[in-house]
Amino acid sequence: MAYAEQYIEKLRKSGLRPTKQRIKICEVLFDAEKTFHFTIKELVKIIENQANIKVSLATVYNTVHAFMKKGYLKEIPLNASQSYYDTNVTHHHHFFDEEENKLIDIHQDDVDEVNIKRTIPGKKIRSVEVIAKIVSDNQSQK
Amino acid sequence: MAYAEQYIEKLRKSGLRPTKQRIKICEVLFDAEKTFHFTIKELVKIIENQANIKVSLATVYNTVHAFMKKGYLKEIPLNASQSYYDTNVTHHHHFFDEEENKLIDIHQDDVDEVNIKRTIPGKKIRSVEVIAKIVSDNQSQK
DNA sequence: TCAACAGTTTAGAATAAATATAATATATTA
DNA sequence: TAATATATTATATTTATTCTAAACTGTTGA
Repeated sequence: MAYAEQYIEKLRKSGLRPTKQRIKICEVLFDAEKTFHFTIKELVKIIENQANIKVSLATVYNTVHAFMKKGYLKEIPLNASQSYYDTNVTHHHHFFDEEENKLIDIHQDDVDEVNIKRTIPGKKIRSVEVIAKIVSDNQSQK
Repeated sequence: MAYAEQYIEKLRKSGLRPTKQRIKICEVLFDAEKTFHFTIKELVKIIENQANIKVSLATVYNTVHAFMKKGYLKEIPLNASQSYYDTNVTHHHHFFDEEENKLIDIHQDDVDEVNIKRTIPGKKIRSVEVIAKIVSDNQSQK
């Protein structure tokens, strides 16, 4: 199956018609060999550099949100001024480098399963995310 | 030691002079029997209702940030439109109820220690936070 | 007592992310 | 292809947060 067809399917499943702009967004997000982290602003910049088509902010926001809702993208819980998204939707965790403002994946196997002994009546856990904030370790320099 | 003196000490240690406004903020944040979660907007509203003194948004932001820097408050990593803060600075975790937009503390003892096997050269872990998102469990109704 | 000053408070302006709007353009369908 | 339903876009709006500059407070030292 050609890439374009995969994208059209992803879009349709997300309740979106496949348009030039949306397919371009798919190319950037899902073509990559590796998964990656991005902000809306970064995504728009990548598209601008790669493509000969123009995509407005609104379209990018709408498309990203539709993919999130469908589970093709994940939002990473961070207290940043802008939202960070992840094309890796498998269960995994993150380091956040506070000095370089960069996210690093932590594979699920690298974290023992997080076992929460407490429950809330009438509620179930939908997701468990671990954020480990990291900084330079100057002690290790000596 | 009277409460006011504790607050004055907290303020001085945070590099702030004890002023009427700042002491009022301390009263709201640190007088409570229990620790609690709040947004800046909520904090301002509480002060408005309780106090006969006026406190501007800027003063609240500045004071909260100074307390954060000193470790008297913690920011909770959430992708919300506004920042959530916690007066409980002990090591603990959170449920986030996505339907009611409410935070619930999870005591450290209720989570087995999160053991991250991966390391990043030259970096050390400063904090590890677990956010468990919860939703209604309709299955349990039957 | 007062002048000088360092730090505060405040209202309002500025910034920036995210969302809404409404006119125009495009895709789908029958 | 015509009719319709949905998308795209530029622009305006909203909202949290930060910045600014002027007025204020309290302390110190002559």
